[in-house]
Amino acid sequence: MVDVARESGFSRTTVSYVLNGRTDVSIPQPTRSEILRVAAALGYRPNSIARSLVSRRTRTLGVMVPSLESAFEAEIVNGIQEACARRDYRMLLTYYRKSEGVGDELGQARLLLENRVEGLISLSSHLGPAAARVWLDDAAADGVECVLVDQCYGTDAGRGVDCVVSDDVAGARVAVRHLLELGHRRIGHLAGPVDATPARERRAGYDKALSEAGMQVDPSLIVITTFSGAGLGGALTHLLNREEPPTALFAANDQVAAETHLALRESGLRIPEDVALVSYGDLPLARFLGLTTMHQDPRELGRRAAARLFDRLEEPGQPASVIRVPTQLVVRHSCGAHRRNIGPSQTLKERTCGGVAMTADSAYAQPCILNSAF
Amino acid sequence: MVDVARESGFSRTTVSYVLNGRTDVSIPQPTRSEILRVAAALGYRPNSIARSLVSRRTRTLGVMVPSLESAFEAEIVNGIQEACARRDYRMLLTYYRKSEGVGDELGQARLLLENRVEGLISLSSHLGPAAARVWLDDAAADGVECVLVDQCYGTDAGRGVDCVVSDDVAGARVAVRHLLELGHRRIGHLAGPVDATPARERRAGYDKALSEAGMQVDPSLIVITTFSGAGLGGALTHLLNREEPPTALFAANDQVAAETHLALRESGLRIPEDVALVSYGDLPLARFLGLTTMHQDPRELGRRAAARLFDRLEEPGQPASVIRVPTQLVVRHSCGAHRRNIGPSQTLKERTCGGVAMTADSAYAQPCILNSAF
DNA sequence: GTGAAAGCGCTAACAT
DNA sequence: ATGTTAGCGCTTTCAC
Repeated sequence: MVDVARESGFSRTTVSYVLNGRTDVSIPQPTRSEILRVAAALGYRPNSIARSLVSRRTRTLGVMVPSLESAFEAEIVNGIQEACARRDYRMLLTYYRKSEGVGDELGQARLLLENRVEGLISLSSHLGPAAARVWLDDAAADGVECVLVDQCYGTDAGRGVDCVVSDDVAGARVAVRHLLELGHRRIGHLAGPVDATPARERRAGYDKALSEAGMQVDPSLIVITTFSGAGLGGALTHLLNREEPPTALFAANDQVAAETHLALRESGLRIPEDVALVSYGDLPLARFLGLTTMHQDPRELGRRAAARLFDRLEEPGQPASVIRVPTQLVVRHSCGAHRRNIGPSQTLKERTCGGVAMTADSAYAQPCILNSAF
Repeated sequence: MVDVARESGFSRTTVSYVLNGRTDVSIPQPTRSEILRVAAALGYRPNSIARSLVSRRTRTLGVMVPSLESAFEAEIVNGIQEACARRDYRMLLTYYRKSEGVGDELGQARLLLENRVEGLISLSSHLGPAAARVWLDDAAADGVECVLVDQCYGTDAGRGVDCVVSDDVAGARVAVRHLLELGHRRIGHLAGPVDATPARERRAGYDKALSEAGMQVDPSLIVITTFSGAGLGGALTHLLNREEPPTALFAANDQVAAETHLALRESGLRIPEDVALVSYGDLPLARFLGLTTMHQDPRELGRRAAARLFDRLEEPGQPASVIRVPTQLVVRHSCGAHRRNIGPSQTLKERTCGGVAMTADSAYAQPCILNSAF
């Protein structure tokens, strides 16, 4: 910048004003354009490091993620970046290994804090509120606001934190009710890890739907698995080899459902004829596999998280909130709704799913969509 | 830091030395531990902004990506981050919209350069070498090294650039040869966009395999589509309604294959009985759909790109290189190899695919893997 | 071994 | 309207 000042004959102050396009100081047009001309000629590029040092603002958000495991996390990150770009903010992305426990999460948070990010977003931690507490305190000490995505610890566990999640209890309830309406009475649940709040909430939604139907929850119909669905096979076989096997399964997410799909196909069981399947997420693969699933909007989760952070930056000290993004039932093939409801007088264009009238262009890919708010 | 100096009674210099754990200056142990104690007590956190300003090193790599469309891009980013973390580097991730053309790519590059990244990685641009040139020159002017991933413009188009790609010509050749060995003679190609070098190289591999088999390439068997496979339906119908329709299809990537899978299922055609299908990528969904596909290692692409950048940082001025990561054929269900080759005397555990002996545990998910180097 | 002083590139009071 | 000056928090010669 000093070069531009020397070359143009103006002081660094004036150059700084012009280059920052500030309107609160009035600079005559000739001065302005001359400075811009010289800057361009010299190929001047502002140094945002120096700028940040003095302005104490980095225009950067820190994002911690346990690797981009699936399209779900990737889409959340897309959403965050989208929101950042709109505000001319940068995104510093770091990974923590879940396997390395709380320590690594803390380490990554410190790294981001050292880089003076203005806000912190943590994705899918699943380590529990105590784990977050460790670094949330660090962030708070530095005056850095935080938002948790895809994990929810309420607003009153110690000092509250903003959380952005899918409305999992409601969503799971809709999913299971859909199976109930299709006539299923023995519905198995392939539940996610108990330390993950989305998994616990989906489980709660499952319980709720059954209770509302006046049914008891049978614990032996519930299998705990990971969100990746790895190594699911054994438990699944066991479940389906019961004397009275479930006629339908509610999977904690699409990956689990996809693994189930594979395992069932290999054991010769047909979906939905032998066992109906409903899952949660609506990743791209759900469409290809014809999975009936609860549609989530991970990109929106990311956008909301970033938006919440920007809100806080502008107006600090707001009470913690939990933002629940609604989900929608997307009816495809795996739940058997099409099969069951196509009466002799119905064409492919007119049928019902789960008792609600729907239209669809194709029996397989074009879904019937129901809002979880229904 | 000045607080720590005052509190501990030592000068800022000494504190700086201790806090940076420098071994080239000898500091007595008592001094050292006292300073560390005070720093911890004060909750001191180094300001890497200030550090970067003076050291002129940010320990940050910039990554430009056209949004995390699929697991492919996400995994590349994972690989980059992995390499960065190992070297204690940060990753600044920005997105450019392909739709906005060269300008946006340049804008993002400038943004990263202003943030003084030490190296630049661009993913899947597909805008061609001229587009890259625009910002490559900017980066070069700032002394910032660049690596292109999933795009390849050779080493001699102007000043060369490092590229890291899958060995697409070889991979596509293996894929198509596999179909040829299964007896197919009319093999359609669902080719990717012509401006994408991976698409062009896969097309070249397709041509090569056919030529080697002494066959002519029939242009009417080739359909140009996008990598997302969106809106593929019409062209596909047209292709399969030919008088002599292809008996097999080679898709430019898994997404295209997945869309094809869906479209064929809806039109009542069976895979692989009516038409065999081989694709490219081996995204997670390939396993769930039983797609025979060329396995790529996107995470390795990311790691290699970062490694190349670090190499250059340590030893500048190396000539540009093209790193081609090999791919492997993964035989699953969609090519029909299992169906064709299971003779009456063969068990599920012993069969051949494409003439090469293989073992597999399951007819569907457990693949036979062939190296493209074969 | 430790400290004093200079300066990285920029912004923002405060003067003129 | 433009220039002068003082830092932002840190590293790093160079003396002591």
